[in-house]
This record gives sequence, C-alpha cells and structure tokens, in this order.
Amino acid sequence: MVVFNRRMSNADRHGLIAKVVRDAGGATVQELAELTGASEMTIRRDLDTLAAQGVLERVRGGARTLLLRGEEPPFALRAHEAVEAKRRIAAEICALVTDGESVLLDSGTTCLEVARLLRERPVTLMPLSLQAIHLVAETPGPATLVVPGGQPRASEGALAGPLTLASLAALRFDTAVIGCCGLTAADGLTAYDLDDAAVKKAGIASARRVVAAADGSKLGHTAYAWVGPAALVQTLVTDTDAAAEEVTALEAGGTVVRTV
Amino acid sequence: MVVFNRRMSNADRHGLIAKVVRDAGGATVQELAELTGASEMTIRRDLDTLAAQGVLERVRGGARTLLLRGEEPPFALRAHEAVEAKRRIAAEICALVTDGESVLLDSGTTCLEVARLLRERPVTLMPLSLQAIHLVAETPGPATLVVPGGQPRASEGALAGPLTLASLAALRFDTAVIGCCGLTAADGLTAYDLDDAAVKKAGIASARRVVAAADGSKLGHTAYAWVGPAALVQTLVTDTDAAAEEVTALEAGGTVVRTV
DNA sequence: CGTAACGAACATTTTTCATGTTTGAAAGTC
DNA sequence: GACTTTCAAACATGAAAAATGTTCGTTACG
Repeated sequence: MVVFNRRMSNADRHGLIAKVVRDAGGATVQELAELTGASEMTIRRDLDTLAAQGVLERVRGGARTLLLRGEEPPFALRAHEAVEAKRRIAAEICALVTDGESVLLDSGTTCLEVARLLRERPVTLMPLSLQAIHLVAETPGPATLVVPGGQPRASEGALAGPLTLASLAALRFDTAVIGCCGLTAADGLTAYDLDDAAVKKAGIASARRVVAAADGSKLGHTAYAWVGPAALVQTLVTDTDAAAEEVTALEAGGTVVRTV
Repeated sequence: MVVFNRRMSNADRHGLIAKVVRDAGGATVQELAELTGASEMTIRRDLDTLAAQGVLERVRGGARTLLLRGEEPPFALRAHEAVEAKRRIAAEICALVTDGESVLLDSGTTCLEVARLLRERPVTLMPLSLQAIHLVAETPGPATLVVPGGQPRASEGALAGPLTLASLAALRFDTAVIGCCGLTAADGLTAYDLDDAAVKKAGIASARRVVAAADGSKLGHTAYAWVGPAALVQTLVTDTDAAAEEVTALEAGGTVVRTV
C-alpha cells in the first residue's frame, strides 16, 4: 500500500479510512495511522467523527465495519463513493426536466445531487429527504419547495410513513425522480426498506413520468422490498458501469435507457 | 453614542447596525462606519449581507428599515432581539412538557429555542418550521421527529398550506406550543398571516393542551389575522415586560400565566 | 460634467480549524 | 495486583479560511 508523503486532506483521509474499514471489515488505530501518515490521535478523532456519522463502529483499539449483514450501506458511507458518476447521472436527469414542471424527488445520494442542480431551475420541487429539503430551503432560488409530511428514517432523513403517503396521494407530479436500491428486468424495482418501498410506489403512482436513477452497481441487483415491475420506469439514467445485458433486457421491456 | 475601542465581533456589529437602522429608520454608510469603527467598505458588505437576509433595505449611500408598515418584522431581524427572554420562556415551556408527550411546535424564534431544548428529551416532536426541523434532524437525540407537509413561507421556513392542515388533521398532540404574534384578552390570539393563522388554528384544534409563548412585546398587541379567543390558551408563558393589566385580564379569562 | 458611492481586486490581519504532543486516567491483560 | 495499551483532555503549532482594509476604475445621481 502506498504511503502518502503529502498531508492528505481531511475528507480524503476520512474516505480512505471508511474504505479500508469497509473492505477489511475493520482496522486498528495503528494501521490507519501508518497508512494515512497521520498521528494516532488524529485517527482516533477521525474514528469518533465517522462513528458519529454512522459510517463505522468504534471498538477499543480501532474500528469495525457496520455492514456485515445485507443491509443498506449507511448514507454517510455511500456519500463518499462514486461522486462523479452520481453527478453525471444527476446532470442528465436535470436535462430531462423542463422548466415549470412539478418534480418529485426521491431520497438517496444521487437524488441529492439532482436537488442541488434543480434548485437553480424554475420548477416545483418535492424532495423526499430532509437533506434535500434543507439543501433547497437554505438557498433561495427560483425553485418552489413543497415539503411532504412524514417521519425521517435513518441518517439520510428519508421521509416515510402515513403522512408521506397522504402527501403523495394529494398531489400529482409531472416527473418523479426515483433512486433505485435495485433494478432488474426480471425482479423490477426494489428498495432496502418496506416503508421506503411504499413511498416509492406511491410516488410513482402520483407521477405522469417516472425517471429512475441507478448507478451501475444497482443495475442487476435486487434488494428485498419490491416496489413494482421495471416497466413502471419510463426512463432510466445510469452510468457506463451498467451491465450491458441488463440494459438490453430493460430496453426490451420498454424502458428508455440513457447511459452517461 | 459610545465609540468602541476594541474591534467588535462580526455578529455584534451586524446586530448594532440592525438596531440603529431599525430605531432611526435608516442610516448612511458613513454614520455606521464611524459608529462601529469599521471601514466603509466593511459596512457596505455588512449592509449587503443584512439586505440579503431581509433585515433591512439597501439604498444608495446607506440603508433603510423595512418595517415602516404594520408587517411582521423579518425573521432575521427578530433573531437578534431579546434572545435572553426567549431562552427563559423556552426553558419554562420545556419544564411544562412531560417526557413521552407528543408536542406540536409552532414557527417563530421563541419556538426555535424550545426545539433546541426539547430535542434532548424523549418526546415526539412536530415542528412547523423548516429551521426547527433542521435543528432537530441534524442532532440525533432521544426525540422522535415527525415532519408535517406544507409549503415554507418567507425566510424562517414556516410551513403552511393544505398539506400542513391535512397533516395536523391526521394527528393529535398532547401539547401544542404556539408562538404568538399578538395576544390580548379582548381580541384573542392573532397572527401576521392568514395562512399562518389557519395553521395555528388547526394546531390548536389537534392538541389536548395549548401553551402559548409570547414575550412582553406581543402581549396587548393585536396582529391582523385572527386565530381564536384567548380562552383557547390554557397556559401562557411570558416575560417580565408583560403589561400587568393584560396579564390580569387574561387570567380572568381562565388562562394560567407564568412569568419568567 | 463633477462628485459621491460603489464594487472588484488585492493585501493584510484575524480567526478558526486540523493536527501533533504531552500527560494522566481508564481499560484490558497477564 | 502489576504491566501494557488505549484513550481523551489540555495545550501548542501550523495551515487554511474568513474578515477587514486599501486602492482604483466604474457607475449612478445631481
């Protein structure tokens, strides 16, 4: 493994620690200090920070990964990954949205990037995560913000529950931007969480057009809560990591696939 | 007027500028520079910042106050005022709340302080402003957060509209903490905004107990949107600035008044 | 046309933040 | 119970960021 001469930035080091702990399942403070070139004290502080963010679990002498089971990786952890691909996907989705539309925006890291772009556009925006709501609310822009009710779930603040479903039932959107936890031609659209699946289902039912965002790792993957058949998705935006055979299968089902 | 030897902090200077402009109705860049001991360029930057926050209006050569009419003072402006009294009122309201209760929290600066305290308590919390929602969401604590739907109004992010009313209609709270724009024994509870008044009305209707927060300046004042009679308020928490005769009149109407 | 005000660009100062070191306490190990 | 490792608080240091001041060309207003 490379030893870094230059001092690495705070965020880089956090990302590296997160990656090492995730890949190896755990790491000691010493190992991480040697790897990053930082002092053990700094590593301890980093681990405390990352543990507070829910990226990993602190144990005496080091840290352990949290995702030993088939759960959804914590939001804070995913936020480090594949930022570039997410940005490209988000930009492409924005290009699909026309000014003046009403847009429903699912939770998830990719959709957060979409929110970052869409808040500069004259559209009506209903984001399904607190993070996106905060992002849009804190920067006064041309976008009109509508907040759905609900109870925030987990660290990313995805809204769900009866209030969310009621809010969706009361509205109709031109476009629903749905983040995928899993999407295959055979198993359709799936989510990691039953409540989240119910919200996606309701969101899709309230929208004239459904645009799904899925980076390559999500395509061909099936999570456990079923949302609906792949045919619900009119347009899928994915990246070049997407498996070609899965893309072909989805296109055969009538979905327009845009690879960026 | 005192000339400050020491360089004053950014926030202090902003507060002083806001106060001077508000009290005098306006001020020139020169005056403010002399008053604060800062350069004119800094004052210009301050004025731009404050204007962007909606605290004052920028004019060539200086700034003017925004509140020449009977409107609600901008949130950003009110945020500077009477912080101590608001904190005391908020603390008293928290003392009135029992662990495990479900609490509806109105918008406004005082209620924001209540949110800051209640997020450390095991209660179910539904705040009616984005600022309070963000405050509770960003600090994981024992409190359970429930987000109402709605459209954020103005700079403080007070939620209102049909979605908000629907969310309130679907729930029942042990306690509603209502911020007052105006409260008198004769005219009852009033708000600055019709939509906001409708939300307050719905919130009160959904709560078993209504606790109103009103600093002394709100008591005896009547805003223009009527919410309901003063008798709707079971408990009023106010500060020592409250006019004695108004307090007496409210108590005669059955409201318990706590002065802190 | 002239003056005052403005704002962009740069220089300087101040503040904040991240990091490292030390040290004593706490937790685990034998 | 003695020893070692880990931890975290306290302080020092250095770097990054922010705030502020200065200069100067441009713009608005009389």
